[in-house]
Amino acid sequence: MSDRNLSQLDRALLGLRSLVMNGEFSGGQRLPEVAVAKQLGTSRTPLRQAMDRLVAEGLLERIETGGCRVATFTRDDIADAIEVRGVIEGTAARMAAERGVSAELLGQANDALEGIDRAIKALDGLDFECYVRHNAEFHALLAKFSGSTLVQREIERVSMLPLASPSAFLSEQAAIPNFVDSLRYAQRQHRAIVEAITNHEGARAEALVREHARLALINFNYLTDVQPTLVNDVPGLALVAST
Amino acid sequence: MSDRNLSQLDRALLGLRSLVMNGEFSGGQRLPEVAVAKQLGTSRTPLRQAMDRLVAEGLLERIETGGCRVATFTRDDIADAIEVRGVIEGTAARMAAERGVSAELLGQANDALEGIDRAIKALDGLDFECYVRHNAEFHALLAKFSGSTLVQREIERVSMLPLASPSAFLSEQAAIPNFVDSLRYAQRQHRAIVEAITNHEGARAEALVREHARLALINFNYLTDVQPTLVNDVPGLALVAST
DNA sequence: TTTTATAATATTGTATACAAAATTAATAAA
DNA sequence: TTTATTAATTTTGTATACAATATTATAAAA
Repeated sequence: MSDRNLSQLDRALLGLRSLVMNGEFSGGQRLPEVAVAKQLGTSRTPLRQAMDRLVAEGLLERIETGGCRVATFTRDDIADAIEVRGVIEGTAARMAAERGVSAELLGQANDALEGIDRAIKALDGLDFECYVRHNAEFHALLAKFSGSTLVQREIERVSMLPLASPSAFLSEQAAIPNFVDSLRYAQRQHRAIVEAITNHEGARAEALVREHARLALINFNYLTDVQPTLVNDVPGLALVAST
Repeated sequence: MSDRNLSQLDRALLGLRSLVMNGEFSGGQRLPEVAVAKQLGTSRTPLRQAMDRLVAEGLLERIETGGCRVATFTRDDIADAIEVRGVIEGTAARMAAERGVSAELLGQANDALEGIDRAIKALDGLDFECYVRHNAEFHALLAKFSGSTLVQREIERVSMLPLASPSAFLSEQAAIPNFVDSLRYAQRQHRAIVEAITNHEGARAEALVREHARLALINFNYLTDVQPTLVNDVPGLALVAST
């Protein structure tokens, strides 16, 4: 890890986000600035900035009397975050269909999809790292397709919420049943989305993306209902109230 | 105005946002922290926090080499912001229809709508202040109807973007033709939205809210095309690139 | 023992000092 | 004159000091 070339703010931001996501702090209690700053090896000023950002991200919440605490999420919160991500990604797809997408961008999306194909059809089962990389690439391109920097920003924002991102449940540890089947299904959806966009079928593109996002919901429900032991293997899962 | 009881951060935030929204800074140039801090009568620390927040809001943007500048918006940016607001508000309406809304909340919404009726039917033409207040109230309730704090937060967020809020173009100065007609149309939409939600008609509620948001777009286009002299009467309009 | 009041401690909000970096101005070379 | 180089100046990023506030601990009263 190249901690060099990073500003103190970036170091604090990455460090604190990682600590929080991995459940290092018992939920609900205040984060004392001096202690956390020392833990992260920086001073209060950049840590404070980092906290402000994490509050904006929704990972921390302000305490009325001062300071921050770790936010906790109900299962409904996670479901809502996934749904909202689907809605905004869906809007990106609809906009892309309505406004048109350059052949070059479409080509890049197809490249990403071919990468996913290769990952799934890898001889030794499944090339996990390759899948995750190309999947993230595809979703980033989908945001770009909208032609709107605002939409792109909003997708990035909502994808930072715990467990809302398209890759949240793609963890090597998370042994989800019929996982490869699920990835194949997702890939068919990817292709249908691109087809709809190409054909200027806005409503279809939007509906497909919303449905696609629900795959995350399925994985989330499986992890919490059936495999609650994986809390420490999926970042963010520790923040979800167990009740 | 009670500047007492406000933290330095709040003072800086409100002051800077107001300055930027009213076009006090020529677009694109850097905001020097010391100068602005002096102008706002505070120190660099809270101003810096305020700047970070305005960057998160999208009103300022970071400069790669350090510091911030005022963001500028194209007409397409504004149109996109309005559309995204409609999309998320539409999601709130759909969720409300799907999940159900308590009779108490629905009652509050009807109260707000009756307030709007009174404002429109006021004897001396139109009670502007009354309309704006109840309209904001209705839209806040719509967000609440979703039953999702995340959705509520996202609506608040996107409504802070310049000219994206439901009240952005409700300025007494902005003499839009057939204005009262437009408000009557909007009010019929309000009622239809509540009806759809009550009947659990999710798709209809969502579509209606999206269409309702387009009224803002119409007003925006009128203001920029026909009445460009009003730049100084509508907050945020100064940030839109004139080309 | 429980509750209330008071003191001690810890924590935040804010201002400011200082160094690193970037911008601007000035100077020299082409 | 224009371009490149260096010096001067500004501006930011970061650490830290200090006061105001909130929290915890302690002691006194019910």
